[in-house]
Amino acid sequence: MFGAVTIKDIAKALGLSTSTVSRALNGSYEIGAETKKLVQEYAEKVHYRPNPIALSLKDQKSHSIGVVVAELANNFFSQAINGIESIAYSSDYHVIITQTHESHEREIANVEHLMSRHVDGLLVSVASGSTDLKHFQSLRDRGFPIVFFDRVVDDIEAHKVVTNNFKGAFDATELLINNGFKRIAHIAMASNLAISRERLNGYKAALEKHGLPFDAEYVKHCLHGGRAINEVEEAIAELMALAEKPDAVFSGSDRITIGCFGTFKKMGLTVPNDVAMVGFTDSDVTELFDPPLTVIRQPAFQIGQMATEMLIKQIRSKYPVTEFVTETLSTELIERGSAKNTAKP
Amino acid sequence: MFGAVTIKDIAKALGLSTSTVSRALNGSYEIGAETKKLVQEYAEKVHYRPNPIALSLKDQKSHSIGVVVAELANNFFSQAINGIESIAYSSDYHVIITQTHESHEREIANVEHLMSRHVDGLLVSVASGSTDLKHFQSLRDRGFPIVFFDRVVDDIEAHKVVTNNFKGAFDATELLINNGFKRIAHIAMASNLAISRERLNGYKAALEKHGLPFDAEYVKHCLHGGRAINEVEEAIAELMALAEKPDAVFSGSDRITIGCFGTFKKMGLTVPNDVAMVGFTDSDVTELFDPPLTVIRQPAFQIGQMATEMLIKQIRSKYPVTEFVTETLSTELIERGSAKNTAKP
DNA sequence: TTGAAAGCGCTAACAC
DNA sequence: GTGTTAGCGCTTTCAA
Repeated sequence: MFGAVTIKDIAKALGLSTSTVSRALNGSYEIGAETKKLVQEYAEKVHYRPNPIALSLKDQKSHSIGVVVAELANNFFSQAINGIESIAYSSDYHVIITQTHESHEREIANVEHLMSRHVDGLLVSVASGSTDLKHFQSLRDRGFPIVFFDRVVDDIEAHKVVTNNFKGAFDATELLINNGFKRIAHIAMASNLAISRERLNGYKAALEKHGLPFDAEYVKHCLHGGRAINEVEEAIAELMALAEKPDAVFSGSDRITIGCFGTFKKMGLTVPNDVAMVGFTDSDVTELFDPPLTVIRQPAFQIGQMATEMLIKQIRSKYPVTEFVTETLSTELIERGSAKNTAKP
Repeated sequence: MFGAVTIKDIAKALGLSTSTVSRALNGSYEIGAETKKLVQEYAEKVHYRPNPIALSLKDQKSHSIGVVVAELANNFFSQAINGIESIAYSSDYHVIITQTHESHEREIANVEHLMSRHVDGLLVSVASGSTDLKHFQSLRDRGFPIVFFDRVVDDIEAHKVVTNNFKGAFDATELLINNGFKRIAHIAMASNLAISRERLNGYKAALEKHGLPFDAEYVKHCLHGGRAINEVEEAIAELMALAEKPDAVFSGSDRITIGCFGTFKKMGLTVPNDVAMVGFTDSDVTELFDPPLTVIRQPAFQIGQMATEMLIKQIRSKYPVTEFVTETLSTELIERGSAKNTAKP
């Protein structure tokens, strides 16, 4: 192709057979020391690189892993992929990324496409609308390596890597409680996402632990995750119309948080004096808010790394894997300015 | 591998030779209509998919393209890659992404790695520190397909896709001028980036066109692109300490913009009443600011798409390409609230 | 210690 | 119209 040296070229140049060259290059012990040295030095000199395609064909491994996510533009996923790349790269796998855009049909098509490319394994965060999981199940049944991350499914036996959403939400809520806030609202993402439910449960648990009542009126869901600013604005309007206005808000995503900041400002409310805030975050722009946002940070990068490590281990395993683990990665509470209690120090 | 049906399996099952099956599948005209139909239906039935690895080995094409960018976590690049993926996917190429983290050494290593994977072409946005470009030049000399995007290099003959940074900055500045602002500051990214210089030139040109003096004191550079909030804070402090305070700021990046917003708030300045703002943006969070930011939007997605289209065309070209084009994509001016002139309507 | 040859999946030049 | 064969780059029995 573009100046690629093959084993054959080396063999010809050195007057050896291709098999001898191959063995020398792979350090086989049954090769004369001089021959070996000769070959290796020559290979080095001409910059020989084994053709990965030929290797793939030979041993029926493509050395690539397929990734199925909702949206590359989503910060969580782009960071997770960052982590995936970092491990894959150093393990000499390459990564084929596909996006579902939350469509079940595209999910199936993507898996099909990845399989036709003979990927050695799959890293999957299921589309939010996917209930029928036959396409994954049949692969798992045949022992095909899959690791699910972030948005996982209960019904399939496989390795999984998730965020501890429950504890993250618990921590966020408890921090607010410990800082003296009593009427804590929660503005969450769509309720059909498991991660939303887990966070809601964490929120409830913290209230309960501290003897605060749970009030359904304090919980608002944004169907579009705050993508439409009105969603958030309306949620806050409703909250602030309550007889007992909340004195703090725990937000379920960056978009919601940003919406909250905008709306508060519009209403003339300052953070944290009038309303304190803690957010669940995928990114780091919230650090630059004013006041800097106190957040629960998702370890997106690490999730990607860990999922990839588990997958590659499974791919390389000599024996079929039968024990499956679910790794739960902790969120990190980062205290900045937005959850301070300025009234009661 | 995992249930993959080969041409051989089909041949055996149907009592034909592999070549007949191959031809039938490829719709060769010199095959009996019945045989062809028989084969195609059977292939369909058993869900036959050609092995892309075998094809690659055969025709010396990997059907993959290599991408070299600074940082996946950078919004501009993740959106550009989104565009790259969208075209590559539908053209049946897959994409191998590598990151330089702005290191020249890693750039060389990545190119080397991609070449050893036999990618059919390269999509490159050069690392900010790269001055020595031998690794690209020698590939180009051998006619290897490369398309540069965003951060391009003048010295190498190749297709290129860039943003019209000059015009974007010109538009931003002119909008502020047209809205009645007279003392327009520019807070820019590191001055060693070509894109910074182009934007600065656009800014100057707009001032000149409208007969406003250029004042070097109104231009501040942030070496770290606003990554450290102090950078921006200090820049603004200096600007606001001037005898003639600026009445508007044109910001060179999202991070800088966010820093500006925070700093203004801290100083008790409101946007746009005290200072108007226009930003250069890669993302859409700025829409949710308060006030929503008026921006020059970079067509990151389209840049990725166009670069990929050009690359694939070049890869598929029967003849060596000798005419090279530089596509310049326009930015989009999106007026929202931050550049309104509340004093003079 | 080294070489010859087969085979991974597929295509294409060359038979017949 | 269909089969045979060689070959893409590499590894690995099997012989020598």
